[in-house]
Amino acid sequence: MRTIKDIAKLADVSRTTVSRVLNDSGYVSEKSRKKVLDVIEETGYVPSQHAKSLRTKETKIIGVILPKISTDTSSRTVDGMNEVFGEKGYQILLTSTNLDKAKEIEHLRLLQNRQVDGIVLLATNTDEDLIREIQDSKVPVVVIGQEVPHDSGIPSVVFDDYGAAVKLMEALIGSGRRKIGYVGVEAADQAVGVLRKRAYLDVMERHGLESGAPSVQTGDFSIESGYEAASRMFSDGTGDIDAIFAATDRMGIGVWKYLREAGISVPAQVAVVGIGSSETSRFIEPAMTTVEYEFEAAGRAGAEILLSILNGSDDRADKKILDFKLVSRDSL
Amino acid sequence: MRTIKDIAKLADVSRTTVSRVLNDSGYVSEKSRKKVLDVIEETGYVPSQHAKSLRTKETKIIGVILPKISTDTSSRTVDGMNEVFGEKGYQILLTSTNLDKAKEIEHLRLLQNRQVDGIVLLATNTDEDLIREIQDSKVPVVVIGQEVPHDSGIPSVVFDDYGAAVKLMEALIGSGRRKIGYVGVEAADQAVGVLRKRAYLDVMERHGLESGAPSVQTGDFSIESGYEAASRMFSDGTGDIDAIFAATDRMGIGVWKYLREAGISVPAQVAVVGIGSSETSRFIEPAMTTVEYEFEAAGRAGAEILLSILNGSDDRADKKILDFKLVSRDSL
DNA sequence: ACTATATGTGGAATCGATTCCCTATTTTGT
DNA sequence: ACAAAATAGGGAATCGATTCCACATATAGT
Repeated sequence: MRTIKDIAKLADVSRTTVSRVLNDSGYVSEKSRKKVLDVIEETGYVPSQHAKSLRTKETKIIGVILPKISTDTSSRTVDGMNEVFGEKGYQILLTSTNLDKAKEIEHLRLLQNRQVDGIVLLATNTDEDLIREIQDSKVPVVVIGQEVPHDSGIPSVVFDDYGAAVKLMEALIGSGRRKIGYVGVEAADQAVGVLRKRAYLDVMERHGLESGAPSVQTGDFSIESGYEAASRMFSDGTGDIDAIFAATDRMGIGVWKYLREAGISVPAQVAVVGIGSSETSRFIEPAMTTVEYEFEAAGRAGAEILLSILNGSDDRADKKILDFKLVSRDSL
Repeated sequence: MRTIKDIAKLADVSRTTVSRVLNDSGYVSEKSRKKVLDVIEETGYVPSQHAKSLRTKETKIIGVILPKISTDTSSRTVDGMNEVFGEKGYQILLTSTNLDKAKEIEHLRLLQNRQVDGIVLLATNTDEDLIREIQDSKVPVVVIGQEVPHDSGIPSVVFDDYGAAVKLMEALIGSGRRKIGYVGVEAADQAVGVLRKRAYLDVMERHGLESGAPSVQTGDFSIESGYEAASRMFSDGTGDIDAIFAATDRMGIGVWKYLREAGISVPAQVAVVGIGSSETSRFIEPAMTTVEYEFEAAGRAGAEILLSILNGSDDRADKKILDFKLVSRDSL
């Protein structure tokens, strides 16, 4: 490994001058600059990030905390972030909590010890502990995917979950559906568990429709849980339902599968809609009506907010709400 | 930020002693050790990784190079690696080439400058330049997904692409298919582009079957390209084909879509098979026969090889071949 | 021609750890 | 009781950069 010292010697200047060339700072004559650049070119020298970070306290590394890497949501969001960060010379240090809530806090600490410049958290909850940990963080944190309390001062990027769910519900009702079931997730997840369900309940109420117990079920994001939820809805034999709104596409696919197997025709007897615009939702038959979230955009937005904080632009505590798009297909 | 100096002062010992406690090295009396540990506990002190890395040349960071993050293959493989690395206190620094071949080399260099302890490369090709760059690497590199030359000394993890494709072909022929078309990818990709195709050609030849030009098409991994490829096969009006073997599930789905739209019945008139066992392949109708690769296992295997190299176990140049599983469904 | 000011360069301290080497104190063996 | 070995701990160099400060030289202003 070559060091700045070697380069200085080869170019016959001092380490200071080499550093100046490297960082475009201070005064350097054209002659010296050229000599140094030539030597660097020749030797393929690259400065040590560690030595640099030790002095400057900058690592050019962003920590990213995901619930699980191999999901559409996570990986597409990371793709988006990577685009923005990569351009600015930042790299991504990845950690996954594997859906273990406690680990979110643990990883938040771990990353700070790594002295990352900033952290992006794809959150699955907004527990008080977590919020407090974020506020105590020495490095800036941006939350993606969950609504954080207004007064927390934590910048975030969210999708308009409530709006999307309302739109979907209105579409359902607009097509004449009245007995609409709902498959959601637990309430710890503010975005998916609370907001989407509230939209469902609100719209039902606004239209004077009943949303009784058997028609409101809870799953765990998996296809299987959607299947189970649907089977529970119909198990008491009533089957008094003409549409099912699944909080996520995957659960929606589970629902669809159940209906198929139960010989219930979609959408003639029961309509199915989801949220997420997954690839599979496009190819099942009938193709599922859903809402498209552009996760890449969320990643980009989160990255941009973080960068703007790092650059000291002080329009603090941004909250960016991303748009959605209704994708009308044949399941409704 | 507290430093080792502060801790030394507070515990009333020298920096040396604190470092000894931290690293469990040299002689330290119980008394001193306890004092130091107490102070560390009290202050919540954490040593700077940069200073440490600067001296020790160890970062506990593994660089991972992916063609694209948001694909099933990549994200599941990373999930697997993360499992193993996480356990040993390593973290993952992620980079994506966005399918730009030239960037594989660039990122290989970039990661070395970051002084990562090792690199895992999800390769899409085995060009000479790339192989050379890997061999020149100062840090150990493990390649996943592509066969590297035997004498290159580069450890790798691959799936039995040839075997899987043969098995699929035999199944096709076993069910009475004779006029089998093939949708592959370009030959730069050894695993997908060459091996799977060779298996196709070999099996065809072994059975004395003809594999003429219009029935062998090339796509680019996308669903659309599968669709196009199928349409080309049938465009000359002959349609003299009773099965299509797609080198990947996604292209297979494109093929399936074309057949559907063209009113060709699957599998009665034409069978379709793919490789990859994607989620969508399970839910289309008829569900697609495919081969399941356990990408998580590949990630774990790659991580383990890399760790064993880092730990100096010198059973060098491992090559691990992972098994596959035929998933028989209704498209055949 | 003679100060000001701008430009160019290097010496040396610094960042926060690890580690070699030396000295001092205990413990052990005989 | 005394030499040898084990234990304990500190001083200072080191890793590879950045950056403050001092000094030298060139250019401009009057």
